Amino acid sequence: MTGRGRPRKSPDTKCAESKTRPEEMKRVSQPGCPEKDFTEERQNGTTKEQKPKERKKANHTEEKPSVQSTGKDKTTKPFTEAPVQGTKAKTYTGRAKTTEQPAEGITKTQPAIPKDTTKDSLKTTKVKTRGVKAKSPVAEVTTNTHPPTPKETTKASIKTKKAKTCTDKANSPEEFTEKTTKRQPATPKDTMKACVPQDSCDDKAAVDSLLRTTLELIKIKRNERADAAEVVNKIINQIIVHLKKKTLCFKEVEEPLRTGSYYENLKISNPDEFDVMLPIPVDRVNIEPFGEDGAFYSVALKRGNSPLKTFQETTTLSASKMLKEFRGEVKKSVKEFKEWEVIKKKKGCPAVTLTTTLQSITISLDVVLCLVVKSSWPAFTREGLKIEDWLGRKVKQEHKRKPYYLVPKYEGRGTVEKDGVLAKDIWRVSFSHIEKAILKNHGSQKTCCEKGGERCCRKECLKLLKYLLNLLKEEDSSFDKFCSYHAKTTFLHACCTRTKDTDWRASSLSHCFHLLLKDFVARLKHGVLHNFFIPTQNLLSGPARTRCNNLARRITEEHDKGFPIFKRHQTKNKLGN
DNA sequence: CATGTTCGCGAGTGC
DNA sequence: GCACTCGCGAACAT
Repeated sequence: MTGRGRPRKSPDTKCAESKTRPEEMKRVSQPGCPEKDFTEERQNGTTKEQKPKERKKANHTEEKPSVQSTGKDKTTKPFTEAPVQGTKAKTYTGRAKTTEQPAEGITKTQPAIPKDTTKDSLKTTKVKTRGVKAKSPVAEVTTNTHPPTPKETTKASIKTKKAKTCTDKANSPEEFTEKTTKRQPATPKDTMKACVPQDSCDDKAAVDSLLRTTLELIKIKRNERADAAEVVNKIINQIIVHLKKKTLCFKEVEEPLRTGSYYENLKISNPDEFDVMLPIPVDRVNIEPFGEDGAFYSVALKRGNSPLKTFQETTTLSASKMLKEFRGEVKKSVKEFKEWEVIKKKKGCPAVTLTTTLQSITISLDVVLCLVVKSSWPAFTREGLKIEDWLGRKVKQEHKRKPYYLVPKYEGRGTVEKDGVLAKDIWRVSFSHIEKAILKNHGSQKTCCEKGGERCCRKECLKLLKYLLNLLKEEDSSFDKFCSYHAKTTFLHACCTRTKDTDWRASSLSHCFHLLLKDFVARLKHGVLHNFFIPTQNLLSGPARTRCNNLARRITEEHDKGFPIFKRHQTKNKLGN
């Protein structure tokens, strides 16, 4: 049977992924920090298509046949059903979604946000019957709103509900929650100052309540998830079928690795970002570090006749050429799917981003070309992934036996040359599959969060941190260099510091979140956040120190005042829709 | 808090 | 080697 459980069993081979990482991470090194690491892995999905089962719609749902006219601004392409992918494509009888969806205002804009999750599976669509969605129109209206993304500046105005901001936090001794201060060895030392909301005794309860209602707010709605998964899986399937049947260079593509927050169950607010890595196997490669942080490499194919030889220039495999060809094939494969638009290429970005609009929400799908390397990880990873104390030595070994991935990504100007190699032709290592595996199996005890085990609040803490970061980014564009990968990396290090499941009791949410924020703030103040897998790479070498300090200050402020930003957005959400 | 749904995903099976 | 089915867990929903 499936064993879900202890996964810690065999390594899976698939996996690969490439998500985009933080935007630019630069290098710096300082191995000093204590960090922990974790890895994740992803697996591939099977492609299968499902047959149309019909999704029934619930009560009155009217079906709308394919078209959804709701177009929204963005791409408006109606979703006509495009031809399904060849084979089995299911025909998918229409899913009638409930149409309505007023446009609610918020279309999520999320320009700068780094992507995170997004992945989807290609299975094709089974038609899902998502009966649910149809709920009564009325209800729908309200529910649909996508709350979360607040776009605008929220700043002030909003009526905060009673906000009890205690202004004087004055005395809060250290953290309120202090009780358990767990050990945090390596943790950065600086802490937020007063930690925690202040004083009033009830504050703690109030904060706890606020955090929980916030979590409710940012959770992905089941029907939205179903709708998004359906369109995303369909297009991914289409792309893979095309690559396998119509191309030479990419026909060996393996199962897609669905990575990123959506597939890690960490996506917040809307199911609008999917990351899928398409792994191309390479037999043997020689990799040479490009730069000093150990994250980027030039890649050379060894003997053999791989179809990828076409992209090999003198001695190295040209990432830019290969990506260009890949992009062209992706474009061809989605040509018939008028509802999807291929976004213009962004410099140094390894993804071909496709977007579509579903019920006024823009869904973006990052399709990332990657090479799967089934040999030992680069030497720069030696000091990384320090999960022994958290997940165990054995788990670590299993992860390190899995392949690693290389994605066509560079930083800065593509024309910079080092040792005869242009920056645009280098590759960055990716361990998204390990990140995913770790997040899915994040307990020190095998039973953490499982049926017989105790629930922890690790994921909740990370979701809150991501949400807080998103909100702060929305109100201050100078924070656009910070992304969810910074939050995730900080979280992984935190897990390696506070290793026990009892350090993350579900009932201690506010305290655990407090400690996580403290960690994040300390790293921002130091300007050092090591890549979890490659400690020599500093993910904060990009953003200027001032910005790091400003963000640290804003976070501390929110924390000390009891997260007024969360309150504002809750209120807004309530009225808004 | 228990029960029900659906997606994601691994594993098993048949061809 | 596939393509497909089956069953379970996570997370949402009632």
